[in-house]
Amino acid sequence: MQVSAPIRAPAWVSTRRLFEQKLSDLHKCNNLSQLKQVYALIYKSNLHQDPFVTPKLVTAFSLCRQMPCAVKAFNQVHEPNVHLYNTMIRAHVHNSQPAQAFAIFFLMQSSGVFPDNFTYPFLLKACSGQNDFSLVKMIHTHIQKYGFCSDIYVPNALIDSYSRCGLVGVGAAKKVFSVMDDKDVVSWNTMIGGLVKANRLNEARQLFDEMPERDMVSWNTILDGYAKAGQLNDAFELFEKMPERNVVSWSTMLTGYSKAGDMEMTRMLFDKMPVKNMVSWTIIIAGYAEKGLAKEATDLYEQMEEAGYRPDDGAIISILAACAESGLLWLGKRVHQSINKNRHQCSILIENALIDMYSKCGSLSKALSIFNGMGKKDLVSWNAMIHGLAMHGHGSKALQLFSKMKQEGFAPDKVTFVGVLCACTHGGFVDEGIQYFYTMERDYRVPPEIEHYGCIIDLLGRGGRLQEAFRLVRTMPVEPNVIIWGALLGACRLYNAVELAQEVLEHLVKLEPQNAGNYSMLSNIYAATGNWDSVADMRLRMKNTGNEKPSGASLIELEDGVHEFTVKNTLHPASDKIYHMVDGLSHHIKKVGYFPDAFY
DNA sequence: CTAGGGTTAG
Repeated sequence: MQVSAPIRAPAWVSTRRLFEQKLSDLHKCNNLSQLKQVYALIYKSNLHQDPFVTPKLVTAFSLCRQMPCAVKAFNQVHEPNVHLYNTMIRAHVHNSQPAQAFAIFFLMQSSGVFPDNFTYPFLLKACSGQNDFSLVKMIHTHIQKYGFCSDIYVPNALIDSYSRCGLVGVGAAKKVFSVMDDKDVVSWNTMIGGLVKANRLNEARQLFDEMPERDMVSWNTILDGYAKAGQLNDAFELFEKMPERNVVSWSTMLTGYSKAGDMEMTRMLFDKMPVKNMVSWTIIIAGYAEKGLAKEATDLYEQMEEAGYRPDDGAIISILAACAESGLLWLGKRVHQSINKNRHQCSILIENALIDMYSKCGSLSKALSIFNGMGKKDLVSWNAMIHGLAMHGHGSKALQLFSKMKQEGFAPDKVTFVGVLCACTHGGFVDEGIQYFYTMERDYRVPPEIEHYGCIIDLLGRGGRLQEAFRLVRTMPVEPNVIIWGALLGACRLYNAVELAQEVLEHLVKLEPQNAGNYSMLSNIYAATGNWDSVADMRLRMKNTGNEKPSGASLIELEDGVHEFTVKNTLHPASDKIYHMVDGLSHHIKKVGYFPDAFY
């Protein structure tokens, strides 16, 4: 009789145990290295053809954002069944690859596998965000042909996708909704949400009142509609009537009051809410920050961290964006500190938000160091940095970065070109700007939009090429707005082009009759050319226009708070000193041959 | 034996 000696389990045994334990809930595995081990074992054990294993594997890879691995696992199956195809479509949708989701759908059809009631809700999700009515209609036709509307998930998904396709879409959604035999609470909520998105609040409310049963989501949807539309009294009335409120209801109210600029009410609700979460803290902190209320925002940020909250990606991005908007460098730095403390690495989204925050808050060197330290950059990173350099007057550096971006294989988009044209304006590169403008569509298939026309007309005008600027305004395919006419008027002022300015003023008066600034611009031109009678005429016209609209401001945060600067602002306590300095500087740069008002 | 929908911050 043989006695077996006790043996130590070899290393693979533990992996094996992990494998067996993992296989049943493999789709929930979010640890990439474990997942890859399990995948290797699946492959070795020839289990990758098992129709119950591969969908779980695909789902797990999709949750870890490893689509190449998911595709590989999928491709190893010889004859995928409908469930695996569905899983693959969903994986692509969850990873924002709608085109690939459709490709799988077409592959499935050409392989002779028929779609089922699960296929269409996934496919319809792939359409959301595309705003493509005819695509949704095409899917709807398929659904009608195969008769999958008996499964309530299918018409519910149709209502959702249709209502994301503008006005025509909402009409189609209403049709689907109205012919449904058994509507459940999700059908109602989706339809109400669709009407809210289309700004058809009265219809949404009517439906809400007709609902047989209303759970929390229905109330929150209609509440959100009122809050977004600024109908805060209606929102508040409903909020008080609700049988119960959850953290979403409270957050919706916070957003409504914060967006309306009523931070007192926002704060009152925030202090009263029984349960707070990351979202509610984010809303109020970003709200204060957007309005430049540095102390309130920073104090609450500290309180949030003291209460044990670690800001997530969404919180960080919202708060940084708010800091960028109003120049709160100090809070922006504070958020950056928490990022460094709490994370070993941060996402591209956060790094992009930091670049934007630092450059808009005046700290170009910090923005550059984030940009240069990034492991991976995306188009947004390049765009933010190009724009940042341009804004800080480094026109040629911005253009150098633009060529580098192209060398690294990034295709510029419309945002890139706004930055590039802006760089030309700040650097005074008129001919280069025109060149870039013409390559946009020809070489990069980026058709110029009104912002680009605004930039190029501003550039031509500042360069003294008024006739060309006017010709472009007359021939461009978009209707000129106040920014375009305003740029022209500014150029006329710069070169004292009286007659052109008179023409421009008439256009501006039609678009914004209340803006006295336009008259004063023409009045200045008359004054500069010694036409005092016309100056008096302009003053008279100005008197009858009423209020001047608030002018644009630059903000900078110093040790003693945020300082605001506007054109001709004499309210700042140090304005005498400031203007003295500016005059001195203008004198100096004129002496060295610079034309100070043309390019900035 | 697997799976899917509606609301709040970004």
